[in-house]
Amino acid sequence: MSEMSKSQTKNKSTGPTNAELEILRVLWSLETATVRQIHEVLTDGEKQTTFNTTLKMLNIMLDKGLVTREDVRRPHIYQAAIPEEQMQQQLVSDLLKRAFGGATRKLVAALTASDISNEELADIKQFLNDQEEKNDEHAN
Amino acid sequence: MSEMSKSQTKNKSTGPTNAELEILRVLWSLETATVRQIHEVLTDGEKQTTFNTTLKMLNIMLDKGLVTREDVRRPHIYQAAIPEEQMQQQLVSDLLKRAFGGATRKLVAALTASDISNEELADIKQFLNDQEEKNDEHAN
DNA sequence: GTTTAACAACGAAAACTTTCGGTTTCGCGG
DNA sequence: CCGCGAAACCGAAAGTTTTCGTTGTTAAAC
Repeated sequence: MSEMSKSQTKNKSTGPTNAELEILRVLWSLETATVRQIHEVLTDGEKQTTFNTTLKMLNIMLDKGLVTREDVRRPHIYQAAIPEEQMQQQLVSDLLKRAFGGATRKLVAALTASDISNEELADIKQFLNDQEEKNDEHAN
Repeated sequence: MSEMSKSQTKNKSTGPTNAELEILRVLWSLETATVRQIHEVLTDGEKQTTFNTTLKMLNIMLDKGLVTREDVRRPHIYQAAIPEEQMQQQLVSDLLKRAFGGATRKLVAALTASDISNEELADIKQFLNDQEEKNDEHAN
């Protein structure tokens, strides 16, 4: 924690890229997977890439520390290196800064501006109530 | 007139890039600005780019339809083509899809996971209440 | 032990984003 | 008019991200 402090502001979206995030989502859902499995899930949708492309992505992500793998035997078994929630927090925090100047309320406004069901709203409010209680507990 | 170049036709979820969003934010705050003005705001911060770079970005954004400009006289005057709120909704919606699989509650969870004051929480809940009322009014 | 098919590593091309240098055009003061 | 500095355009380099072809490697089948 010494020299990077100054030019660290350049660290904007050095998070996962688009393709990387897609793969992470598969890994989060499968817990653990081979390249073949990941590739099959990806190409179930609209993705039209070769196995090698997926493999290369996993290599890159391993380099970046986004995934870990078990390579004692073949097919190597991959795993997300970062929990889903943590990455999501990072992504939201990033967007909050980049597009909203940190104004949380504006983000919520944008989130609820589109059509959102009352069911979802109630769900969210329930969640916020729980959150508030937690805050109160810690405050005491 | 709007000769949509083929570059953008295949749009997946390719919103504004990072540099583009930075410029849009300046434009939203200034309403209207010359390249010089935009560039000055940008380089007030940590950005270290030349005037020409900013100019080029504006050209690109004009091509993409992200900005409009008045070029009857010489310093051309630029304006964001899309309102701030609309773009923010698009960005949030995009993140919601890409990182959360559409689970709004999860996004709110991520948003409130970091330390957030009860004040902010209350603010957000107030927002949600208003939204709910609107939904009820427009209920079909 | 040899063959075979899947797996992995590697490099490099393609696509996209950001940056900047060289040059032309414009508006204006002299 | 003339020249000068600011503004604009162009093309291409530099930097990322994504894709894929080629080549080696391994496990397992024969």
